[in-house]
Amino acid sequence: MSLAHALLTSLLEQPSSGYDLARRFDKSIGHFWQATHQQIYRELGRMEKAGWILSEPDPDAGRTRKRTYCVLPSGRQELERWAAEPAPLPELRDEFMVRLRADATLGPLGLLPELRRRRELHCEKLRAYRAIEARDFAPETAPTRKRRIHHLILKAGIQYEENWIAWYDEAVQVLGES
Amino acid sequence: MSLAHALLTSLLEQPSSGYDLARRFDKSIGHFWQATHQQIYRELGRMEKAGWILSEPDPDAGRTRKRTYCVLPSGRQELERWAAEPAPLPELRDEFMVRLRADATLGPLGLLPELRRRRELHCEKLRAYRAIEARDFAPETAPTRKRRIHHLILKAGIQYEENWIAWYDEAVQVLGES
DNA sequence: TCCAACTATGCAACCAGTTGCAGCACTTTA
DNA sequence: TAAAGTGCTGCAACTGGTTGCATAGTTGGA
Repeated sequence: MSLAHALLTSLLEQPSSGYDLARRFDKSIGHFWQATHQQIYRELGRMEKAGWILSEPDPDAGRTRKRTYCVLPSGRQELERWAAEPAPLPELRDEFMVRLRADATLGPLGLLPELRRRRELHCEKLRAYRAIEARDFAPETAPTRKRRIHHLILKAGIQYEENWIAWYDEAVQVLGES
Repeated sequence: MSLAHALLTSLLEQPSSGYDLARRFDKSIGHFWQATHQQIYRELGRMEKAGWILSEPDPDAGRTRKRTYCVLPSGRQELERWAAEPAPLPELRDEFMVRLRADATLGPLGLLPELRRRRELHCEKLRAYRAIEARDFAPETAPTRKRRIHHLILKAGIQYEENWIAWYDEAVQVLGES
């Protein structure tokens, strides 16, 4: 049930509507935890039923159905409880490795272009992360604890992408030789 | 539908029963694509219905229900078709980053021990990969194309773990300071 | 000889996440 | 002012993966 807790965290940072959450998720937390708007609405419903959050019609929303959610004390408590629990490592799960292995078994299937494409996709993500880093974590700004942690999280993404880029470079070589 | 294709690859390497596949999956391909025995049996059923594989009672099985599956030409074709398709990059999805962010928002929640635990888990995986590497890819053995690719896949795992270990080292520092 | 552990397969229920679609209000533009 | 676009919410159906349980033969030890 990480989605609920990701939403709690996001809502603590700033009360928002489901729609806004869906868009904010595309950045920040969303780099490590994705969700569609469907999932988010459904989960917000459950969380309100559980008494973790409270919603009211958005004051700026006119006659639209927009609702703003904010975290109740019991939601905060729940997040605290959950955050201290041990969590399993994420599983490494990559379709492309299956394809590579199929290529090893069946003989050359022409995966080189796909290899290059994937390398480029990682480069793009890296560029995006780097842009965020440059914008939000300039070296001259005073690093609070919160900022240091946010930066740390971002760096996980950066290193992850760099790591894959290096691996794809080697992969291009290996597949290119044969 | 990667599971089906992972199974096809595995069965091409060696015809086996569902049970054997489940165990072989814990090694090799399973480092990048996990599946429980339930999933495997269900999928084998579908694949046989689709005409990709054929099963017969295992000759060495006595009165047990053990069945051995092997890949039919149409299965091989399907694998070839599928392997050449472009695949999406795997999404980075890590609960723990959500917890870290909750810690940043709520204030210190004592995540340091968990950080160290996770680092150790990555070390263990790394050791396991390294052991496989030492056993299966000794530098003196002649590298065929197939072996080179298998080694490449393994190295993806190795680098991945090393990368996370380095990141957790930094994380311990950042969280330790405050 | 009986029990426990292991090999081997499978059903049923469940949960999280995905996809397709639809409804309604407001905004822009032709 | 009608049409198209976008903000915002939501239902329904589906898929892939997980969990718990059941069954049945085989093997090895007390």
